[in-house]
Amino acid sequence: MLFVEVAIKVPLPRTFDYKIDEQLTLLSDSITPGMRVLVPFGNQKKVAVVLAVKNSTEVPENKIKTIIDVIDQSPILSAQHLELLSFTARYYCYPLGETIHIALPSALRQGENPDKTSINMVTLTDKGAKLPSLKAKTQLNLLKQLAQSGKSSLTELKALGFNKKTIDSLIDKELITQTIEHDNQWQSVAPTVGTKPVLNKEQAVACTTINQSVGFKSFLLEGVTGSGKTEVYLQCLEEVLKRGEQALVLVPEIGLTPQTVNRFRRRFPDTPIMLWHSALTDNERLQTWRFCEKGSCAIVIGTRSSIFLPFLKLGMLVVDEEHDSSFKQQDTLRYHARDLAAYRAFQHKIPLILGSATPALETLHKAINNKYQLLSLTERAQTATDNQFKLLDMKGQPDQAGIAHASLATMRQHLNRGKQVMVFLNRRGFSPTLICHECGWLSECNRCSTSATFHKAIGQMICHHCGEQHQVPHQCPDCGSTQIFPNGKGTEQIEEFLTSEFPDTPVTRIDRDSTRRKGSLEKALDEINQGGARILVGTQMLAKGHHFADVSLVLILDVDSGLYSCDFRATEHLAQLVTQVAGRAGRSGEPGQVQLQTHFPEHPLLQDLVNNGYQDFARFALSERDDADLPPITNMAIVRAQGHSIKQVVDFLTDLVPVNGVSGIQLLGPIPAPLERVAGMYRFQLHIQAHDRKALHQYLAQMVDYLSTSKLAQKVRWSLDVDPIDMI
DNA sequence: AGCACGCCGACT
DNA sequence: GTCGGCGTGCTC
Repeated sequence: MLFVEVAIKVPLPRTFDYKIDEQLTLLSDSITPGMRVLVPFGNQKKVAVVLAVKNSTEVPENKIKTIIDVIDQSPILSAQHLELLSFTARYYCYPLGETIHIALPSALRQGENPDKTSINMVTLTDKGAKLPSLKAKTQLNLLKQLAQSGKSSLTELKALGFNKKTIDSLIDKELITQTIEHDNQWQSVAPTVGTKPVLNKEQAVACTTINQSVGFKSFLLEGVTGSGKTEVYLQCLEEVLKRGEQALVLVPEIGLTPQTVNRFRRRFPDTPIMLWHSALTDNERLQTWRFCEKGSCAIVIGTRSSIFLPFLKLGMLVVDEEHDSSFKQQDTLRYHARDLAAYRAFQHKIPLILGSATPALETLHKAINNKYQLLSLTERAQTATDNQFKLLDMKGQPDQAGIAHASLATMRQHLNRGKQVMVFLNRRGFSPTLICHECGWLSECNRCSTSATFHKAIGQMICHHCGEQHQVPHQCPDCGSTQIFPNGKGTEQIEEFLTSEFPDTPVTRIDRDSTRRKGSLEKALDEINQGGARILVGTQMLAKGHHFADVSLVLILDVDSGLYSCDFRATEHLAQLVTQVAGRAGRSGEPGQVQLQTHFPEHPLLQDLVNNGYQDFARFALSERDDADLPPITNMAIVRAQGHSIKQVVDFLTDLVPVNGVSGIQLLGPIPAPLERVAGMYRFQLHIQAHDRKALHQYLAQMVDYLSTSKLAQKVRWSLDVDPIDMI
């Protein structure tokens, strides 16, 4: 009698055993791990993935059921890939069946044939390749895009802001064609290399070191903005392609810009390069998955979830902007793609490159302890001098809309010299609250313990945590007074103020509100680079990845909120943000100026950051973490719980505290979450820390096991976050 | 998570 | 008499 152990998508921390029927015995020696089978589960049928085939089972005869059908002729998950997913499930204490479900493209989850997919690709015709002059600007842009990329999928073009109408009219003019591409048209990997710049000494050292490494090795490429990290990736990738191997390049969510992709495609024109991001259709996901698996795709540039793609012969992993928080999934399976990348590199015995101008303290800590090899790029390619930082003491400073008069004067100087100025404030909306002048009422979200943000342009109050919207009140709901005013500043208000302060200077705002429409971010960035906009106002979105050659002054308005926060990582994130924002200035030859408005100019971390740069700051901040016994010096996990009553939630967490036996574990809590109430639910958390990672995982495994039997656990919604990156 | 079973309240 | 509310328990 033969049995199989399978994983099923159910939120249970265990696997299930089934019998293989006599009639399927003929097939049974062809059943191998990684294949999908159809099984009865409760009173429903489910797709399951075979983990092991075995001769015996612990499950009593009266409980065991028989497999209905074998779906695959060959495994859809290799043994190595199953091992990656099972490691992920163990590490993040998440059910294996659910983990596999999250990793697989949806077609494969549902038991569909992996080869049954097609995809809409758009290419230039010969007529279109000549780039004829067209009246319609968007149509011409689409042709230019295709000339760059060679071919693009329909969804890729839509993501770039082109609509169906544009595509259809170009098809009518016979300038482009649409083809259905089936995934059995494998291409061989044959790299041709486009023109490439000469490396500077540091880049050359980095490339040589990486290219000469054998087996598993992690590198931290710590390179200041503009020092040419991408060029190092490209030249290392070239060696990988020459060996006929594949590579995965992980980028942050907003890093997947056409410029980045085009740069890779220009360098390796005949190499199949595919993209992976959230906007792909199910078919495109399946196709990319299969191309990777068959070795038909050489390079994938992808966001977080591309870490789960299967590869035939993976030769290198790159994580660009490795400090970026979008690599950590913040719900369900809370994995960190950068950390899983390290595991995959170890599995495949290949190099991993982590690149950043502002490495996460976790990564830096490993580099300092020689777990990762540190490679530094300190020379900026285009600028001779570094940017000049200035701390502007706001104590006693007159200001308007949160901008000091001294800052306005500096802005004027730069604008008069014909330069662009960037004003950075990490808070969107007009003002974070409305306040009643008579009774002191503050606008709050009904469902969260936070304020409702005033959005003047659309006349709405919006909670930035649960998204609830309502009309702006004309009167105070408490005392009926009409004396209600905006309290605090957001980007919308800064934009309004600067527009009136500099009436002849065009102001552009970039934040999630102004770029909600597809393609509008690209449009705004274009306008900035064409020089149309002179003053740029924005949030984080301005900080990441975009190059603004003509910006000579960066003004950072609210530095202080990052200095004193309950999240111990706040200063790290502030320093990364300041450094990244600063990197946007002065890239066209002369040094830029970065002015930080603060009430605490003497703060030691600020002083260190401004005088000695991020590299120095980070090492100082690490020593502070060491003193306070915080990550990355210690290992951490958080149990979060939410429920309708405080008692239920607190009881649930209190009950976890005495889970027995593992020494070297420190527990803190239950403590109220930083936002105690969100969307009407009360939130508390329990912090678990251990110096020894093994001890932490031993404890967590026991805890999760206990939770599956706990009655209190059924009354609340709980989740476990291993290596959390924020406390919310 | 689903889904069934089960034991109490307001309906034709 | 029965339809249906969601508390409890199980899934190889």
